[in-house]
Amino acid sequence: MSQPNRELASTFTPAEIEAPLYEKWIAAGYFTPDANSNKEPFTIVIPPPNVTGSLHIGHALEHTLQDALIRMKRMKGFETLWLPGMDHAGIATQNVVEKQLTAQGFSRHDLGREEFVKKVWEWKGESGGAILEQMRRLGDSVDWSRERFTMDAGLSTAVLTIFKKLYDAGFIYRAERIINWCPCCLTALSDIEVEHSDDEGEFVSVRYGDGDMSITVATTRPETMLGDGAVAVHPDDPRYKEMIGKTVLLPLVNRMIPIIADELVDPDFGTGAVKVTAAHDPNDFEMAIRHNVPFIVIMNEYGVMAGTGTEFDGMDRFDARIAVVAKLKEMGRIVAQKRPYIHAVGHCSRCDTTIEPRLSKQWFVKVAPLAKAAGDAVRAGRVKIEPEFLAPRYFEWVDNMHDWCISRQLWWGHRIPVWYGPDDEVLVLGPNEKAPDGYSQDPDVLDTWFSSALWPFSTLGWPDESADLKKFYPTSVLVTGYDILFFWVARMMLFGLFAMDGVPPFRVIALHGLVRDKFGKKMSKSRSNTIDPLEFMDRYGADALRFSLARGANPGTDQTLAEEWVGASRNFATKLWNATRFAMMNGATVEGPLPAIESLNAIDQWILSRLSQTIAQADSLLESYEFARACDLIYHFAWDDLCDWYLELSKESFAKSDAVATKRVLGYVLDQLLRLMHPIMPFITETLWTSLTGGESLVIASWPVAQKTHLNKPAASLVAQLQSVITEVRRFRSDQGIKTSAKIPGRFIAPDQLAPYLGAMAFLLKLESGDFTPSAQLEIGAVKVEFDLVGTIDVVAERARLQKDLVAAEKDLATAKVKLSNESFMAKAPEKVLIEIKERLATTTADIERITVQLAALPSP
RNA sequence: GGGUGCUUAGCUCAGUGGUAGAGCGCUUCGUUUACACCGAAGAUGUCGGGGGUUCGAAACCCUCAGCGCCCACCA
Repeated sequence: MSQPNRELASTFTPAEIEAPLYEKWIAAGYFTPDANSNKEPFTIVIPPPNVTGSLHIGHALEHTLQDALIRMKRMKGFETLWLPGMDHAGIATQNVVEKQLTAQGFSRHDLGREEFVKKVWEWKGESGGAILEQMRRLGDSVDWSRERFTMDAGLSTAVLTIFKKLYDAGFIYRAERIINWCPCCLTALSDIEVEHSDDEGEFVSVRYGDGDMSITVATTRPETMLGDGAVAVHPDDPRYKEMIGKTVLLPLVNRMIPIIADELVDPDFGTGAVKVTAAHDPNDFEMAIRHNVPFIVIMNEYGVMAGTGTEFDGMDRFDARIAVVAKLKEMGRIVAQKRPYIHAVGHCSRCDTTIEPRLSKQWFVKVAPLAKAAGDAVRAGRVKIEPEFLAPRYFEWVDNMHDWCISRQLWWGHRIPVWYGPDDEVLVLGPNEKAPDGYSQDPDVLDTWFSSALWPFSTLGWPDESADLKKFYPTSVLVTGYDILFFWVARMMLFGLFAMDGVPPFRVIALHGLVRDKFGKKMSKSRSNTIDPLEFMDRYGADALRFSLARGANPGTDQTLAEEWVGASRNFATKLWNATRFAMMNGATVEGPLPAIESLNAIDQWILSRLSQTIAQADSLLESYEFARACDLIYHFAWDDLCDWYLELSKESFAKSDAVATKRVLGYVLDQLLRLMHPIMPFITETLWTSLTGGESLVIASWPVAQKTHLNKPAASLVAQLQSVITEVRRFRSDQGIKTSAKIPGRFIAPDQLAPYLGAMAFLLKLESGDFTPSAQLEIGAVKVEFDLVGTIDVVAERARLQKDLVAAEKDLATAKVKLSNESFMAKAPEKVLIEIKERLATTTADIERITVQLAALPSP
């Protein structure tokens, strides 16, 4: 603390302080973690930012909360580390780059795989750099020099290692399966990449066979009948019992197909008879396996009919649907048509194309055993989900997870490390292994979540036993939105537990909600209600945005955000700026020891007491991820207690005496408060704090500590008394239409203990002492205030006011009396409540008496 | 269909058993040398409906009604 009390600009301009500060922090190396330090580690994983090249409001929220925790922990003496990354393999990235290519007039197929991947890298360099800049503006304290891309050597090694490990343990297998296929993206999609919506369709009932040997099936996808291998009914369905095991004619293709019995069929749905298209429907696939029904593929990868040997070959699947129905109609085989028929249809979450179930050879992860471990880790309390009410969602998913299809027919991503020999040998390669001549690698790449799941340890150097890994794994807390619980969080759990010998990747999963617009609507581009965090930072400053986001962040709950909110936060920052400037102008200092508590006046004692309460509560709230409540608490302490009361009550001291003790106390309170706020509003607090204290940086300052010895009830109740007198007198002045600035003669008649503070009150209330004959008076508790109002007072206003108070007091009295005369209450209510009610009875009785006297004393109208 | 959450002041939300809270907005007054991005004073609620438990319910239980999110193979 060398050069305190440097000057502050008279106006607060966020833009002027924010940019230079970030440079300062980076240059000083505050954010660089040291794996060899003996401090306790605190580690946070950063989810990969989105791929569009600009900071999304959701990431701004996430980053603010994470950074607040990191900054707090650093101040508490932890060795802190983010695990940053720009990973996003997969289709989203590929799509963005492809779009650019299309705009330039060529496709990725012209380029070839290698050139295309190069293009993606170029693009990621640019967009990644842009995002990085934007995050820095937000004030995050990430050491981005540690950032690693999924595709770089370190992570490739991790991917190869885990794949082989899983394969050798029997957790990865290849199988023919019905998968979700997007005929537009030409790729397989995992279950979670498919979005279901209720769409309009047609429910057609078609008669198969003729005469006695006919059966009517109902379907929403008539075109798939070309690939039917059977008709299924429920084994106990009396309508069809006789027909089971016989065959019927499949129209259009004129093939005889068997009628089979399977429990899966719901006899009450449709006609109770289902066509079985083994290669194009997941349910049918399962039945087909049980009953040996052939898999007949009738569509190619583009969703075009192919290989049926009918006139429909070459038609798009939707055209074929219409054509098939038309033809069947012609043949008189349509028994019923229900239209529109609303039913759930799967769509590609990227391009919205209707999903086509498709028979395909894919790689899978057998998740059941892994997911069991992931669920157990939470059940056993080794990993905590905050807030707890979101845990059922996690279990719901982890306990019912389907096997995970991990192969993707993309070019951008980790190539599946499987090689096929000339005679269909299958070889899985680990790091530094080479396939023999004549082997070729699987063309598919891995699902993006496969590599993302490795984040908590691959970024630390795994599979090497690095110093980082030893020190910083498992990570302390994962802060992320609940929407990504299934995509990312659960998968990190799966792989973390597996790869790290049962040690889960994080100790706590702290979930926040989504950011919505001010009407509570989910933000989306089509609604054009998206909020651009950059614009808000331009207009109001990064601190204001951070404070707004943190203040709205109740655990696991969505928050709304609107420009007014951010504006209000900026106002708060300005308030803080001005308060600190005022304090410094009046000589607030951090030099020398804090005076002994007993030597301080009650006002100083009170603010120290409130400060310690605030620190204790805010600290524990931040430690439990209750950002909103912590912010609220700090906000009210700073604005209400410090600015509105303490500074106002201290003005008289500053004006009339040298107020040495108060200057020191004020310096102390601001110093501590700025430390407390630094995690949420790093820029302004840094500027104010360095000016006030001359310290090097809040980033490396210590965290404020609540002082138990500062807690002071008598001082608190004395100040509460002062506050109620001041408020009452102000109210009286206001009701009487006396200007705030007007000085009026007035004096207090008060108990001795208030004597030292009457001057401060008079100063605040603009009361002038002197000889006068009182023309009006107020009684507030034990304090009497006499005024000389030149001219008459507004009796009507005052009477109305007193009447109102009287009514309220009488009501309170009645409530208290009812309770006290209730025998059950007296018998069963706890002592504490009893005393409280009795006190209330006493005070309201006194109030009524006092008000009645005052009313009587008023001149009659 | 399964899971889960929400319903409190005009708006957005806190509040988990003891006299209903905050921010913004609103009304009135005010440029008193920190701050008009401000200050002072003020108004505003059958706490979604209905039952129950309790001396006492916004809070706990049941039920109904709306809204939302996630998951899901209904042909």
